[in-house]
Amino acid sequence: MNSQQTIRLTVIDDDSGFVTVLAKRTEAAGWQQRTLGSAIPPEELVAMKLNALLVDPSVLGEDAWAYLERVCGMLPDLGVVVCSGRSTVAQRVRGLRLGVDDWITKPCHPEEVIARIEAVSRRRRRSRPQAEAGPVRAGELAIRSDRFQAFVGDVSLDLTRREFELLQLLADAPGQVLEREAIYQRVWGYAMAHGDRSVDVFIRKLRQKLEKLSPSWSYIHTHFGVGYRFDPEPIDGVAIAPPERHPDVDSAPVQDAFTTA
Amino acid sequence: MNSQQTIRLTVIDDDSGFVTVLAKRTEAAGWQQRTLGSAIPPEELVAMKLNALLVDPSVLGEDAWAYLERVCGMLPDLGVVVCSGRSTVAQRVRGLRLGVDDWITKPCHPEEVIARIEAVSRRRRRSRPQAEAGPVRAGELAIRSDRFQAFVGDVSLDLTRREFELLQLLADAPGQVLEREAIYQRVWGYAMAHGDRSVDVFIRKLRQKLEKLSPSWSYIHTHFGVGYRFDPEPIDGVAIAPPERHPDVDSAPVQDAFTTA
DNA sequence: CCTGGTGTAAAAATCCTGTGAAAGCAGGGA
DNA sequence: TCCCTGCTTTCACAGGATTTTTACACCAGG
Repeated sequence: MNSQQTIRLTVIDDDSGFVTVLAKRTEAAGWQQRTLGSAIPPEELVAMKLNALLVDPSVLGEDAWAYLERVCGMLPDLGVVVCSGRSTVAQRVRGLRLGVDDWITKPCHPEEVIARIEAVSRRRRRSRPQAEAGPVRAGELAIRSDRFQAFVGDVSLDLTRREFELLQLLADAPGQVLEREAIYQRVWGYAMAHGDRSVDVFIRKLRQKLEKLSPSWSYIHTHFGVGYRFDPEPIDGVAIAPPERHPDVDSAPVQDAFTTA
Repeated sequence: MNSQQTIRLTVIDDDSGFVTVLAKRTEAAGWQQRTLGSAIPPEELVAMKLNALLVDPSVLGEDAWAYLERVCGMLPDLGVVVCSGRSTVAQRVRGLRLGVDDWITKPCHPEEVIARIEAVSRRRRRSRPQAEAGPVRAGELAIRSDRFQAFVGDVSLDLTRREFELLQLLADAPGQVLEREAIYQRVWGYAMAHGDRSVDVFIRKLRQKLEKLSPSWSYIHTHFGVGYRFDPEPIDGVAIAPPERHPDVDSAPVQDAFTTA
């Protein structure tokens, strides 16, 4: 598995130049980022399932300390980095003692901000190797990363490690077409050699196992010349016409329904 | 609750003024501190069972980067803080990417250094004065951390220290698949070398002892290419299936872990 | 009608785990 | 101090499981 899992970051800052530059970098790094111009209730932060929060206390107003303490208290797994304007040692110490993980002073280089957020997330993740999120659901599937396995009901698909990682990758971007090269890169960890069919082979194995336990759903769709797309959809025709006729080669309409969708 | 479990810190720096002031503060805080004027082999650091390391790269000589990388790689749980003289953004970024948790530039206030080391070491706040509400039970097993031993009925499994720690780790996360690297990291305290089979060997010993005293139960399950999962289940095939039939732990999250609101 | 992309199956190569045993270490007692 | 004992680490190998490669049929699109 990749060492740098994609990071979910929220930035609370109103310094537009700073956040713009930052957004560019985080996007390039493949992070999921969201920028807010003002504080939002800690409860909403909880719902966002973040890895990291970057915040300039100046936009928090009078209650900055209370806010930080609240957030750090409610989200012990969240990496909190403060990026302030001028600050005193006493302020920084107070912040760090409150639960803030790192405190940077502007002006600062975006690259260093990124690196510090990374460092903080790395440490957070290490201290909580356990799976935090519940099972990911898709169609009749339940993907449980804490078991390296997917289930239909409570029956395991019996996926091998690669199969599971592939499924997880696809299911993490539902509806999105992923190119073979990108898939290979992220699951295998290095660049795909020209002519390598591994992805296809594993897609087939996945489809096989998926169909065996969840025959009335279609999960993985092929995009000719591009790659694959994960999108659970019930196979229409099963629900409507249970008495299955002999499925001749002429079953084009059914197929057409989703290949063009 | 800010008072933290006493921190074991080692300082590698030859700036006598700095380390003296620092030592005074850490002592006042009740930390166990040791100061070194020059680098020591990473292996010795392993044996010291530290929480945190503060290091000035200038005393590391030419191999500073390699040294830092080595230390961070071997001790992923160690909080590493660099306190350097003048430094560039590029250097700091490089260090942070290598695995360093924080990078401070001198001159700096000792109080801030302390606060940052604290922040970096802040981790498992697993205050467990609760005594775990008695022995942990699993299948026919009773795991008593007060005795460093597991029992079937009142017969001891005669586990050695490592065996017990391994069993306890597994049993603390029932139903969850733990990767070898994670297991090694948590039981042995440092990173697993590539190709190390210690975990497998100890799993075998555990299985042997478990089977000898509780032959009709299966406790440790292998996940090929991943690691092991602790999940006590009666072996069906035994004459009359024991009434116990739902060892499903997954519907409810692990209780003791981290759901501390 | 061609050409390249994809589905499928099976062989070949690789990797992973269980296992037994030897070698290395540390601590206690003579 | 030396030896004994029990624990831990390392090694080597066999049997399986998994992954990769190869081959061929088939389909989409120009």
